[in-house]
Amino acid sequence: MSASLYKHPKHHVAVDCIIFGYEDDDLKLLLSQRRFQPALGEWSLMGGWVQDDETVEKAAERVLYQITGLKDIYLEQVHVFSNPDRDPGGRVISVVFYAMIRIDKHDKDLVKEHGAVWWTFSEKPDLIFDHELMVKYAHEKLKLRASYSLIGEKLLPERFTILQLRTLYEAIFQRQFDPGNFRKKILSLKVIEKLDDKNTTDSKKGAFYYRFKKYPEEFIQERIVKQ
Amino acid sequence: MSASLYKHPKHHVAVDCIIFGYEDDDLKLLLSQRRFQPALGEWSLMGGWVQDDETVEKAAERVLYQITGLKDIYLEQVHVFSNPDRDPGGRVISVVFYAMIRIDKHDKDLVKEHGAVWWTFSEKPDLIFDHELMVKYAHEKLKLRASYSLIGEKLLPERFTILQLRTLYEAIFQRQFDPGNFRKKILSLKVIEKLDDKNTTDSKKGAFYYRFKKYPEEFIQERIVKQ
DNA sequence: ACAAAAGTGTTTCGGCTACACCCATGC
DNA sequence: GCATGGGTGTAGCCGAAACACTTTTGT
Repeated sequence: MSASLYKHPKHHVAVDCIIFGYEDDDLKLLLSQRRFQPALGEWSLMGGWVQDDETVEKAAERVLYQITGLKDIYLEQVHVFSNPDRDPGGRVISVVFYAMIRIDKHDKDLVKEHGAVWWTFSEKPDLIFDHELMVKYAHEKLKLRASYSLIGEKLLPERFTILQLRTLYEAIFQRQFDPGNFRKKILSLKVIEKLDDKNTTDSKKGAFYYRFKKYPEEFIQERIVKQ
Repeated sequence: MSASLYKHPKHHVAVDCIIFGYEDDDLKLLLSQRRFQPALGEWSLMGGWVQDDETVEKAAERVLYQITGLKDIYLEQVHVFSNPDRDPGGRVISVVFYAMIRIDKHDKDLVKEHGAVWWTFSEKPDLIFDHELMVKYAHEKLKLRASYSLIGEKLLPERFTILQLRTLYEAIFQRQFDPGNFRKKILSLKVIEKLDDKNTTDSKKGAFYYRFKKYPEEFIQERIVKQ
């Protein structure tokens, strides 16, 4: 990198990631126990430092790759947290992202190696510093995203039933959806397609599997959930 | 500030502000000509450097105070732009905000002193670096905000007609709204109240002035515009 | 008289919601 | 037979949109 023309204060810049997953009919969060001071041993979000030659997005991708072994993860900027005292270890400006992970695809050993654990969203432990607030912001952003377009492709397995999709939405919004109305709404979007075989473990009758279309007819989706 | 425990790369962090205003029935943008290299003389957003003891919000407030003489300005984070090459002068991570200003209240001399100019939104000049993209992001965020709750309190004068409010919305969304339906929708929100006197300059019949209620009955507003 | 904005009323349409109801099957 | 989830159909409600129409007043 070329030398900077600017003479101004410089800052540590970090990324912190709220990593969402979906397993056993519940929304999950990947958290880790700090391995350095301050707050050693306490639960926190996965984070990392922004290097000289990378964007904040690249830094987040790097952190996610290190912990899950996955590339091309869905990421969205949430907010910047920059209170000078937010980290007792020094002044750190943190750019927060949320990510969506296919739990069935990630590297479980790598996660274990890092002392990270998937927590059920509603049962997660208290987090250090301002990480609680970060999670709150990320959850709001996830709800907004999920209300405007159908999410699930980044969280559910390749093949899933409409019940699974609905359960995901119920976990995200922490409320019930009418089974019939949900089905009709989702199918009207024409972004998922029915497969030939059925899942028979969750119901006696058996429910058809669906998958996300590779090239949905309508790229611009409508609103899904009224908030 | 205490010494940092961390040994990691540090970065210049800047804030850039998209400053919206409203005057002469049009949405405006406050832009300035650069007074330093690189890109000296070209049009850019108002920006500043984040100092050691301030949040990015404080930095943005400081920039806005310096140029407009106003405090307590409405600010919202838009996005972080962090491409290492985005600024030819060196690696700068920029946190973008949009602001809403009451043009009738701000310090015109101060603005002139800084070589800043209010541009009509649709006629603005090309901007340096990635500032064009920043404006695009900010405009999207403004539309989102305006579609979820009634804005105008931060842009319109104390007393305004419903025509002015509608014209503001038409400038923001770059489309027409049906006068009758707009009026009914806005009044149903119960966040503005009718005053006793009329504006007679814009119409023969005269239109009642309104103002935002100090304590609206319903703090949670409904959706206004379907996007 | 006419134009132009203010303000009110009416009708239509589509989507959301609630809920009834049949289907298939394992127990 | 009965409980359970799968899947379809329908009636009611509400808000958005389109638009007709009356009021007021300066020119």
